[in-house]
Amino acid sequence: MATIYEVAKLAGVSPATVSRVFNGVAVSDEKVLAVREAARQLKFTPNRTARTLRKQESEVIALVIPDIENPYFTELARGVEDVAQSAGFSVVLANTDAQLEKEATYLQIAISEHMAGVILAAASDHTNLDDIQAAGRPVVAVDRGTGYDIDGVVMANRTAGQAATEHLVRAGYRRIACITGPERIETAYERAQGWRAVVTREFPGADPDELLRYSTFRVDGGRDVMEELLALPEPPDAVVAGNNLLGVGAIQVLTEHGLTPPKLGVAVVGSLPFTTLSPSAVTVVRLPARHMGVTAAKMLLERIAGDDQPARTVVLRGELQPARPAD
Amino acid sequence: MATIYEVAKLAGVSPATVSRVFNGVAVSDEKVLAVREAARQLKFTPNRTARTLRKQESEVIALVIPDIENPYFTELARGVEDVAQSAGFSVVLANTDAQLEKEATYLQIAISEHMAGVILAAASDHTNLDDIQAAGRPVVAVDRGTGYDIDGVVMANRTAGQAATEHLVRAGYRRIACITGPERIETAYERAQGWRAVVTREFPGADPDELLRYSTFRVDGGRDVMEELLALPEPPDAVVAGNNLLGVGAIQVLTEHGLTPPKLGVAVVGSLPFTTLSPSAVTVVRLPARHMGVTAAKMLLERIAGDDQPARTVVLRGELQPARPAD
DNA sequence: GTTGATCATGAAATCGATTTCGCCTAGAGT
DNA sequence: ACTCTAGGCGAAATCGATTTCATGATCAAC
Repeated sequence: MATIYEVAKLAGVSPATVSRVFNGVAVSDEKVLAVREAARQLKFTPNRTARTLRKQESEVIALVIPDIENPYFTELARGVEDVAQSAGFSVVLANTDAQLEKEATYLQIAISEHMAGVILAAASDHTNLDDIQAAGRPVVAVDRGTGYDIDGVVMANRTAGQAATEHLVRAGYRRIACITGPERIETAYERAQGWRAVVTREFPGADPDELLRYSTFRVDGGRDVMEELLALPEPPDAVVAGNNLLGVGAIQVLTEHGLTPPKLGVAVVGSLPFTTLSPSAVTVVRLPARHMGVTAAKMLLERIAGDDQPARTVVLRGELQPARPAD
Repeated sequence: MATIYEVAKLAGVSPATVSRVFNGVAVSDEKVLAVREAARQLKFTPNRTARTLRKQESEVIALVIPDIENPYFTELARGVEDVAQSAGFSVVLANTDAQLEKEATYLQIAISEHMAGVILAAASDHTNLDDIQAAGRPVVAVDRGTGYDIDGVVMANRTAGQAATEHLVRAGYRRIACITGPERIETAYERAQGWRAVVTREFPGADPDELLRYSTFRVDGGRDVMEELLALPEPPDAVVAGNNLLGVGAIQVLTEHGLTPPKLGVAVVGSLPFTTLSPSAVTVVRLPARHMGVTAAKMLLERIAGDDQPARTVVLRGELQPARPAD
């Protein structure tokens, strides 16, 4: 690749002038022309590494997520990418597999590559952001909090859990179970709390915890606990799934048992990805993942631009998409 | 962040020695100890930007894909990431939306960020790799060819199309349609060719093209053409879907028309992501996307390490997972 | 005891851009 | 006509690591 020096020589100016041309600093028209022509001839593209080293800041933002195979997070990624792209930033997608160690590695890389900022869906609430904060890099939390006082975008998880559960109650189900992610993950816990609030109110006598299962936020997790619930002496007649993949797993098991919804009622917090079920069968509280990504990216870009107002948290509400009563 | 100079001063050695300690070059034990201790105290992490500038090569590889929301590509990404990660590389995921322009942008970035190499699922067969080849960066093609003589990993697309179609024939279907992606995309075309070979052989009289539809490789594309096919005066009794998302779209439409498989036979080239259908309903030719990613990443790492044997192409075969006959 | 080889080490050059500093020139102000 | 200002421009410093080159020390071999 051509360097700024070669362009300078060909155009008969100093390297400084070439830099100025490409950075919109005042340069006489004739030199601008000469430089542009020389750059064109040599196919010059500025070396981003050198630029980053000198400016101490790159046009790359990191998006750190726990599960790249979950469509919820890829939808989020789309939102982030669209905003970033149109602001001239590129996005590095880092997949942590919900492992703190991998997460820490990627955060270190974000620092040592001088990335402009980080959007983080934390692997757990023990994520350590001291270093990246010390480095002065802005971080925006998505989907889950971090325990730090930073910008964030989260879903109204408890409300979503409530809405899903209430809809099942209205549809006439009486014994409503809940399967959700690991208890230590805020989103999992909050959605379960939403469910609990409704069932304890509606069915005061019963012990709700009998029908509550914490698992992983994955398809096989949903399968396992759904099997467990069906094996109960007195199985549930409906279930609230704490995220999209749990919902898929649960429905798979139900289908295998001949209990296709709405025979056994199912409500999912999050969308059913690529579902081939009739939309009337399953209630869904759609979470605006893409919108979350867009919002987070905009907040991050503001911080990168130097905004230093107090930390904000944006809460997005899910949207109930009820199963139509079977006809 | 602390720099190598500060560490050097604290440890009482030269910066060169600090660098050597971190790069495994011979240094006396006592200095190694002093440097490590100083680095620990100062929380020193080498600045990757400076390192990249000097070494003219970074430990980042780019994975350029046309659709990040397609689970096929995220599965591929997982494979790439696993291999890269364990070799100390990080992966930048770039989503092109199948647009040549975005693709070109990302390839330029790969060059100007000195990325070590690129794994590319090309947006089309017009992708221009001249610049990146001139820059000496290795490129491995995945899923689709590029028209350049470079390493590649592809699926046995025609074979997969055949296998899917043959299975429908064996199951007794007689009027087998095919829906696939854009004709100019190699994978779409080849899978359709596989279908065509079988139907012209098995049903010699009929005009196969009547039942062939090119569309996009997306869910809505599958929906549209499936509707078209059902609206024919003499609709098909089975359909081969050219990729996973087309399959989802087709099945959605069939479900809405009360034609849930296997009432109308469906065979999909690629897996049905997050399906809740009974596995007996739909035949799938599973494509080893993750394995493709692993293979491509290994090939790329070999090239990065300096391997310059002639270009290789690895062809991976899909695996037929037949629908069990309904019982 | 001398020679030569080996090895640890530091000084300084290097990667390619940005940016500070100061010079020079042209035009405005009096 | 003379001073002052401002803007264009180049020389050189800078970002932080790696790497070449030169030096000095150590040690084995003869």
